[in-house]
Amino acid sequence: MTGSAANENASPWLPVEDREKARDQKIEAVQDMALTLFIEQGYHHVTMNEVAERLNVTKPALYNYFRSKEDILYSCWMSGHERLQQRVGAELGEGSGLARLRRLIRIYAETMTTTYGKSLVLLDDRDLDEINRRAILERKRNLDGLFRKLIADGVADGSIRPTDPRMAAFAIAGALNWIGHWHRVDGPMTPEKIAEDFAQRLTAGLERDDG
Amino acid sequence: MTGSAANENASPWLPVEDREKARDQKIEAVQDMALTLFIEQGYHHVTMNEVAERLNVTKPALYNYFRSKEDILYSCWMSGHERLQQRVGAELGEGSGLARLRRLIRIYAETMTTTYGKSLVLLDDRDLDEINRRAILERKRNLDGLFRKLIADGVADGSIRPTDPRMAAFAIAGALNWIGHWHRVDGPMTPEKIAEDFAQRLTAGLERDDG
Amino acid sequence: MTGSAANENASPWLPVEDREKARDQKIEAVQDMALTLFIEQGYHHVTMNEVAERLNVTKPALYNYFRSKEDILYSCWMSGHERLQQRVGAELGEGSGLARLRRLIRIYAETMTTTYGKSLVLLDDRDLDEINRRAILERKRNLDGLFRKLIADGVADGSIRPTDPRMAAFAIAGALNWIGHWHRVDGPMTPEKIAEDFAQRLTAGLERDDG
Amino acid sequence: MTGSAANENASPWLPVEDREKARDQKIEAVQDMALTLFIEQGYHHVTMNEVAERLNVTKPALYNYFRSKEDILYSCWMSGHERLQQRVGAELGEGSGLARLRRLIRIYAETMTTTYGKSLVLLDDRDLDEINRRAILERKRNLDGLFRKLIADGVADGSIRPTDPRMAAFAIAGALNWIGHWHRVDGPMTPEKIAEDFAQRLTAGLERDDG
DNA sequence: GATGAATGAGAATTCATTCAT
DNA sequence: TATGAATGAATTCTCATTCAT
Repeated sequence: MTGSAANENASPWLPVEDREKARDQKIEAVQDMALTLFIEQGYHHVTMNEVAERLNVTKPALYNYFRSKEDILYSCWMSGHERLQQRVGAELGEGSGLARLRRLIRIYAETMTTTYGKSLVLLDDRDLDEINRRAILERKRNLDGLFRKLIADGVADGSIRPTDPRMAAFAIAGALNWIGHWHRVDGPMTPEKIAEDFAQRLTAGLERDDG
Repeated sequence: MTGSAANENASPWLPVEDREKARDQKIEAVQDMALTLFIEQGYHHVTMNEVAERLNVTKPALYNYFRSKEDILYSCWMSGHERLQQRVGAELGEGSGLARLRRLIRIYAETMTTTYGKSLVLLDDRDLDEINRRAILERKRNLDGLFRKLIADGVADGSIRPTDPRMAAFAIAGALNWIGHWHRVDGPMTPEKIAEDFAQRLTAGLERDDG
Repeated sequence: MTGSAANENASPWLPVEDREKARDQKIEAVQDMALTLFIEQGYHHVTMNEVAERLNVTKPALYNYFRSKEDILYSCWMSGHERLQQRVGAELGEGSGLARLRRLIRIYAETMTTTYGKSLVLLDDRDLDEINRRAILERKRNLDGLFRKLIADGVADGSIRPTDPRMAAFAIAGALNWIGHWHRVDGPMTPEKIAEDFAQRLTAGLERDDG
Repeated sequence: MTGSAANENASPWLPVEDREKARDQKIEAVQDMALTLFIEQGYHHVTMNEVAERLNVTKPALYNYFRSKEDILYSCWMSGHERLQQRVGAELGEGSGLARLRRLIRIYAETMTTTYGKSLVLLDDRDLDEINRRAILERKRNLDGLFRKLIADGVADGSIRPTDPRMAAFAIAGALNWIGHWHRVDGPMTPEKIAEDFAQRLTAGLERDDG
């Protein structure tokens, strides 16, 4: 469920294999491999050569699918964002501000345990050119805005005790983003457990006393 | 109060100045400038040349004070950690687990608004060689351990409601570390205000209901 | 008048067209397109990809008609030379050295206003391998020899005043070759006008005073 | 007399030599060597590596003196132009249009026998970026304008028979530029002889009949 | 201590060319 | 004949680092 997309080491180029795999699959394979490496080692320590070798291809082959290394980076971040947005769009649902905030936290936390989710925090937008960077910063702002809005909504509808939405959003987003740093696939808790724990934990202080 | 260390543009080499400034001051100047740039642009986008130029020196001069670029990076992180540790040692004080946790949060939050504090989160230990990296990872573990301990203490002494110290520590540390990403010197809140807000906010859900 | 060969943008591969076009026509189409691009942008700035794209084909298709990029280059030059030679053979005619020189100039000048004519000066033989290069250099020498011979003939038959044929040939050929650099299809003079002007101009100083 | 600047194979880096040579000399050495190679082999066949090796240095050393390969190219062309302009400025002098035209031809012809002079015709402005290219095209236009002006002046003052200055300038400049292609240092004529020959030859047809 | 000069080791990117289909 | 995919071989340029002075 939590898409371990990037983890298959199965390369579409494995020796004499079926070459009929769609172009899209190759694009995805490149992206997955690159992302995995970016997250493991950091963008600047990953060479195009390494990405290629791990896929049993040579470097120039990658340029059939992406214009540049930076292009891959951008693509990775955007894919991560898209996956998050999709779930948010589908699952945020209705209800009080608090209820929706909890759902957002759950979705966000779960996403943060996937490779693509981690890309949202572990990739550095300063490695992109101005245009791509701006696109990403805007999406980051929107995400932040969503947290603030749900909090403000909650305060308005009485499900959340009065608080500064900006600071509350910072605190929650920080805790969530941090998951990308400490989460390990072989850790003791499933993504769902983590999500459930954080949904409670990060809203415990926000509930009305008389809730 | 906490060092705005990295911000002085005063270079010890400024034109005709007294060249007698102590070696230590120069070391610090290099470190400050490098750190400021690392944080602004990211380690890999900062060249030794740029660090030097900003100090009105030439590149090789830097090698009188640091063995390598990586050495500067390590040094920056360590200085940040030392400053934090110093305050923790001096100010954590006595009291219930909850009380001490709140103090730690305050110290940590304030520190996160300084350039050196940010270095703890914004510098990437993967840019270091194994030895230095391990040294840092250990300190990071210790820091995490401290959070967990205070929480566990609080649970034990009844000041904190029963909770998983590991997850609680992750949530709190995440929220705190995130400050390094969003805080701007010219933002609307002083470091003290942020610290006070977070000390309350991050422990609000931990207090005993009947606290 | 002489082929505006390279200008048709009509590709033999245009969408659903009759694919029965003779192989020779395709060869010519490739050559024309390549030459046009070589002259516009310079050999090294033209990629096989670009040539192919402009013809609505893919790169490897070109290799059905030419062994290599260099092969196209060679072919272009040779075609240009052939066209020139053909006219020279057909139109140089008989008469005094001066009369024949004037005819050569006219032919050469007109040719220089065509894409293929320009190839004689604007393509660089150093981009060819030794074998092809030698073939071209020989033809260039022959061309030069022809100029010198007509001049020497003219001197011998009294139609041209005594002069150094080598230098005279250099001066005339230089002026003519330069046409390839400055001529634009949409310029103010027709090829014929240019040819007529140069035929007079370049021989004005060669006529006997008492001619 | 005319600078054989680029021909010295004396490298300022020759083994253990005097390292005191001025930076300017090194810049010039790089430029000279690069230009020599550009002219011998064509810009695209010359690698930075080759330039460096011939100077007993390594590639990156060149980047201390020029920002890029293109920068060297631009610099070469400009130096050639400057040398020409200097002589033109100093030696064109006064007199009838015809007299001045002859002097220009002499200067131009002599220049064309030097490595730097050849750079004016043998380097391709399309290898430059738009900005540098424009700078060069403007200078080329000015040069052309000078030829036309002197011819027009001559027509006006009666020293030159009525003729189209544009075409006359093309013919003369073409003959002169061609020198850059055929001239060899070990050829049978000295630069001065060539210049004298061309000064007469290229204006022979321009004199008034009754001159 | 400081510098000018140079270098070794990459790293991304390009492109003509080939090959299986 | 045409193509999609891949590759080998450059080539430019960068940068941390060193060294003679």
